[in-house]
Amino acid sequence: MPRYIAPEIEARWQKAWDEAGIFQAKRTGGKPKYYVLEMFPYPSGKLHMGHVRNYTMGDVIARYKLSTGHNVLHPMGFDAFGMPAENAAMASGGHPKDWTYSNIDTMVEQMKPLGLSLDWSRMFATCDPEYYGQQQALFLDFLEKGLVYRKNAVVNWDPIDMTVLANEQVENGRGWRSGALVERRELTQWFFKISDFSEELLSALDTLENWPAKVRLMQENWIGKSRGLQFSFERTGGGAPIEVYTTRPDTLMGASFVGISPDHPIAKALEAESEEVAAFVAECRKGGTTEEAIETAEKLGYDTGIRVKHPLKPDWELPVWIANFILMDYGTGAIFACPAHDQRDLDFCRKYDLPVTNAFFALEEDAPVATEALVPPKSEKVRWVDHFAGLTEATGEDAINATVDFAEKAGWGQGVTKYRLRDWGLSRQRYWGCPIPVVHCEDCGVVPEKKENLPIALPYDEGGKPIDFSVPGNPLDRHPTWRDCACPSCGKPAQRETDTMDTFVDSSWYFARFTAPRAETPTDMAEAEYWMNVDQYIGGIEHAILHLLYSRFFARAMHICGHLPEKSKEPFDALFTQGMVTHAIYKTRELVERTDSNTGEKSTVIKDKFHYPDDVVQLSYNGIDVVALKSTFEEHGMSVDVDNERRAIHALVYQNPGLAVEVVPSAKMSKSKNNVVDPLHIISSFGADTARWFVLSDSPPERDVEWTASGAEAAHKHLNRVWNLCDRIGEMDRNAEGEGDEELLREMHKCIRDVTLGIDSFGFNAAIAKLYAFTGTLSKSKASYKVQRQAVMTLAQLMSPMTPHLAEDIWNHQGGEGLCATAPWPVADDAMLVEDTVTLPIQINGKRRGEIEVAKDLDKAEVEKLALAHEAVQKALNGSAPKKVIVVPGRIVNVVA
RNA sequence: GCGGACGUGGUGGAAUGGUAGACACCGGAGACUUAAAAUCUCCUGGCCUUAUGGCCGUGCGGGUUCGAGUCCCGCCGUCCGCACCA
Repeated sequence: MPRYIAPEIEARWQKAWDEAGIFQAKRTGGKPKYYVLEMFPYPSGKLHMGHVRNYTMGDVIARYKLSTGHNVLHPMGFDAFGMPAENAAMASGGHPKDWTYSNIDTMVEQMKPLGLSLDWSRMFATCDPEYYGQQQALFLDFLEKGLVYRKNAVVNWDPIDMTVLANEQVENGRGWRSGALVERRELTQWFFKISDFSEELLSALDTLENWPAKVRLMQENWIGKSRGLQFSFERTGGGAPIEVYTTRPDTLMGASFVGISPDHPIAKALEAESEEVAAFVAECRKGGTTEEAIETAEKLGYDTGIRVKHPLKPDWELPVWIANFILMDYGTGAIFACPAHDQRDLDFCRKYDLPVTNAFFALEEDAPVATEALVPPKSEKVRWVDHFAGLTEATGEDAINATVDFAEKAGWGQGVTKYRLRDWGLSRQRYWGCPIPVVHCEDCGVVPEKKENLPIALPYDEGGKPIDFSVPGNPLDRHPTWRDCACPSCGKPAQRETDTMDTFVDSSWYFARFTAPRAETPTDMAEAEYWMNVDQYIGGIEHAILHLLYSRFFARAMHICGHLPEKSKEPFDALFTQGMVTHAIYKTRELVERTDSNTGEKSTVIKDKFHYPDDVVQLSYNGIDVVALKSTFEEHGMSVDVDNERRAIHALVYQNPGLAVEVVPSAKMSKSKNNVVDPLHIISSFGADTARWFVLSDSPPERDVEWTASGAEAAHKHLNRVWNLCDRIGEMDRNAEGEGDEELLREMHKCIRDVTLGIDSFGFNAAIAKLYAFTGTLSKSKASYKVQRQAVMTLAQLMSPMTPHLAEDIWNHQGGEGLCATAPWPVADDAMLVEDTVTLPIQINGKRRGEIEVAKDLDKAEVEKLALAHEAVQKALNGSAPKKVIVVPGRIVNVVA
């Protein structure tokens, strides 16, 4: 009997699929199309289990759709620009381009053995000039339509590396690489006008029925729509009024001061006049704009000396303060503070000794606010103190509406809607990104590059010399010749923009490019019309906001510029966010001697020591689990392979807790924790099918799955059993009569139904459970050869989306026609799903007490009669009549005694 | 602080309001074997019971229902997202 040797059969079938070209997306007539896409990877050069799970899920869908008669588009590419390539160049020399392309080669080599049904002919990387050149064309189109603009913006500036940092690159107020204190700096930057689409991006979320509710909610919160009142404070000493925005206009009678952002025009004017203000504003700008920096920052204020009049009581004067917690790019950059009903305003007022006045009280309470602001839910009724709109008792919500109406009628304010979503700053002072295709001309200003000059390619070297990435700053900026060019407008010598685009730009339209990856324009409308939208998009929840929101914006912008059809304004019809692959962490503790770098003092500290899964062994006897180090066996001259010696170590470790290994289950795989499982290792020892089967089998796809060695082995054993089963059936007597043909066929049709339903609904783990069960049924069956052969071939087909190589091999072994991968998906025969008889559980008062076997279509009255005659029911009723009998046909009988 | 999700055996998890624990891991017993590995068979939520059977059981407390893991309300816990957003 031949053995199941996965690497052998896997290579064979991959070659067969490749030669048949069955995964190349074609627009053949008469078939519906299906576009399945997994979020493309960053080419780190190392495939990990998370990739395997992500791509396997997409592959299950793609292969299933292929066999249900679709033209399938299932492409793959690389999100290849970005900092890691430059960091690698800085750390160990070399060139980002070489590093990236070599990693791409490596990753393709690592992905191919997985047997994914990808159309490799469409592959591209975002760092290909053919791709980013088209991205530059898009940028120019956007510019023409007013979807991109330049403005000054406050950014995180790393003074050592001399670059802008993304918020997530700032750690504790310091640059993540240089360790320098990050400054807030104002720079001229390019922005996409995503905020123009705030309302549309928000309201269209309702149409995304096949997106996880969680993602839609996260986007909704991110866009952050709010309704409030905008109005002005007149200054007592003249000058432009100060415009403020508030969502709680109803608290105006509790106003204490007017606050403006350090970046507000008034603050800037003062800054120019006064050194004291300049110093204060500089202090405010120190420290990052990150969450962490903000949270720990103390409230700072500066009294400008300016006074304004309360809009309702002209003799009530309020001071104007500059406050560090007010953001320039939200609302108007100025607020009125109501400390009684806002905690940060209260903190500020207590610090600077400003008045605190309640605008309202809780219904049963009249103590004025002391150290905690009174902020009841907006739906709760409160009691107002002398409210100008005539309110006595009302909810916050009603009060806000009444106040807005009042202000609008009186003419001093206006109800407005604001969004938290800000425009998307795309400029990066980096080398390894898509150059922004504009030219700075002394005479003409900022001029878009001509499309025929695209791509504006990155220079590989500096006039024959390698670019030095170890020098801080942007290599493009200091390149001797690259910047020089002719002004596209007047032809005079001019200089190129040296900023490159945020890498999120690259991934905001790649899905559209896949429909025509070699087109001379960003897209080919006929192809886009056919293949778009992405029917199923699969990726990590970490992209719930930025990538997906940016892509939704890009799709709209591309539609406006004629690069995508109307229907693609929402480019992803269905989204699935898959969980991570985790692995237990094994750790012990050890004492480590440490020398303080400042004082030179020595001390002993306890440190975690992490062990590789291969270095530990789980021992479990009589329900007591113990994890021991293999080295413990060696130290005692014992062997892991001998049962008695395993027991001995089990007892030893149990009695000496110091020898025990602590297990932290379900932790994210991480190099530093020594708990990474390398897919390549699994594939070479067990085969890709085992890895694919396992990552789908144990947990629902949206949840994390924990990789366990025993689980992986079990998956492999199962595939082995299926292989042996196929072999056994192949050796059966062709004419043998059997028993239970009909039962086996019924089970087979049930399995077809359940697995199909499972795949359709992303219930891969449940589908696999059904396949396990059916394999068990088949292996015990004594049915005829003909029926067993049909059953095993159907089993192969049902498994083929998950374990395509094994399925193909079984198909071939049983003499199946053509390739299993392209054979039509089996269809469950309804007639075979209907059971003649059915077992009905009988409940008495909702508790199961027995069961009866009845004909499937027996009418209710008959079923009731049979149920009442049941022994347990008779006993429970004890002669009296039942209060009620519920018969759910085909389901259950419940007798209320 | 705001918003959301989740909570089922030793473990991962099944279950259109209708027999809770499918399927798998771990564990136990047995077969085969000189022995081990591999493979195969059976058992495996808890308690009581020889068996039959009975009682309890889906984080906790209430509610709706003939019937609740599932729906509603209130707690507790875990995880995630957002956050000086006026």
